[in-house]
Amino acid sequence: MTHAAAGFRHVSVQELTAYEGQEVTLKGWLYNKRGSKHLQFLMVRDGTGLVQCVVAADSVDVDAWRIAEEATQESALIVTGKIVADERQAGGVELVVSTLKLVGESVEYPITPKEHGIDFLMSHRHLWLRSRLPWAILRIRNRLIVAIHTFFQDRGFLQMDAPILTGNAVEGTSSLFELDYFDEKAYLTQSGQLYGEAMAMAFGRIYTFGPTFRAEKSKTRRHLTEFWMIEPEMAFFDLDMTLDLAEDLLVYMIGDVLAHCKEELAMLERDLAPLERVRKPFPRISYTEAVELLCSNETVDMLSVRIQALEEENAALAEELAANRKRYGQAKKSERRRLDAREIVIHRRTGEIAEALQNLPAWKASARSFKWGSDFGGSDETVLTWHFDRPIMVHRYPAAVKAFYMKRDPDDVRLAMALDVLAPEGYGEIIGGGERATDLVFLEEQIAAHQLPKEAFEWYLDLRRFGSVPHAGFGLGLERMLTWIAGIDHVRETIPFPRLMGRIAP
RNA sequence: UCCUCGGUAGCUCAAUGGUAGAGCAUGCGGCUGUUAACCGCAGGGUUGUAGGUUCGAGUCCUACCCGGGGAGCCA
Repeated sequence: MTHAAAGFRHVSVQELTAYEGQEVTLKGWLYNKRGSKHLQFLMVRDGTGLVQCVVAADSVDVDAWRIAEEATQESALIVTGKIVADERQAGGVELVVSTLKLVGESVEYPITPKEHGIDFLMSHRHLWLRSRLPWAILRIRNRLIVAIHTFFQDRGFLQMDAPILTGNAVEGTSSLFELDYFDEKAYLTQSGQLYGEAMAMAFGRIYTFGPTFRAEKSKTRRHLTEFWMIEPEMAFFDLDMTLDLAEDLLVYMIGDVLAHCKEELAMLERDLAPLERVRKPFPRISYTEAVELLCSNETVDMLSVRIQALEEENAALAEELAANRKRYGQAKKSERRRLDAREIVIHRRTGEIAEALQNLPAWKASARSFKWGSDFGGSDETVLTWHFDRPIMVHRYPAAVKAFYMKRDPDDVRLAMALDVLAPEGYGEIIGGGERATDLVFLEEQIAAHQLPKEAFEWYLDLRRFGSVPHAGFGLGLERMLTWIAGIDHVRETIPFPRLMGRIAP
């Protein structure tokens, strides 16, 4: 729906091409400005996009010209003018200004259109949200949410909200945020799954979509203390049906984003090829096969090749840097700027390489010495996915590393009917789940073996006492999924206000 | 909790133990089509904190604080 159709009194940047030749009014903020004595180019953003507004001194009144000259970054503006085609512009049009009003001034906006460090940006997250990359990422997040609801609703799933405050700790309290609930202990939820199982017995197929909290003291690019999880749960589903569903869901989500977020992905400079390769079928390998692959000579060779390539790149960059510095003395000012800019790029890349070269030998050792029966570490998952060109589905894990409610493999009782989906390009686990145990006595034994308080699980055990059926489900981490799709290197940029260990504001 | 890297101007970064600099941002001046515009000038510093070594410390040592990355744990 256009702004006009929605009853708004001004148009959005997004729909400007439809107004070519007409006079329109835009309301937004000054993103950047370039100018000369009689001409100012205002880059104006309104939340839907960016457009260049051209102000000529001789075609606006004195007040408007002064505003154009004096407006600083992020000043709020109302701009009226004619939309004209211009090939040089990203959107194909620009606005030739006839009147200009200042709504709110902006003094010394801290985020300049240059380089900033992550600490500074995170401390100014409330303003950083206005920049291009957060804009692109959070627009894709919105599209993913729409796609997820559409996918499940089209397949007859009922969306349900699981409680956020819970009384029982499902898997140990070390990873739970504890709080006082009228003199009782309560926790912020770390999964809606048990409640989802109850709802699946009532509605057949359901999914939750809500916040999840983990108090793990993790400071890595894959962790948030507050993140959003989608957890489908299906009555009368076995492991294979669940693998099919997870595969269909991922293919649908990627396809939907590719269809609707071309501009955003381009802004992120995302290589689309790995996303376009996400088609059925995904490789399905058992945990045991994954362990064999991890310990294989093939893995050692692959990592050696990677290490060597990085060392060569590092040497080449060091050489270039030395050559540039030698040239710097005689260089003209404009060339010095180029050299400065190049030095920043080299600096950043050598930092990445140093980090990788520090990690890779340890990752290689970890993979080589991996023993059947342990759970995969972050590096093991990354190394595994480097062998494939699309997401991989790993199934049938050792029961010991999975939760108490997992169904055992009837062909091998050491195994749980669990599934993990690992994203390609080293993005790691995005889905975890499996088939749930149906047998009351087995579950009671597991609760005892895990030293969990049985009273707290009586309601859950009722689901087995009254018409227990095969059922299964999984959890999809929205931020990890989005990190992969956007091709960025940290989950913190995929949620408007990330909650991380050591950072609770803004 | 452990390992590792870092903390210098508002921001991003330089600076053999020897006079703390550059780009951007800001202010002033110039330029009629700029694309992170460009050109000139100017202001801007308790080098994270506290000690120590030294004729002399941004640089070396010790402790602490803060941040990045990783391990464990996990979506």
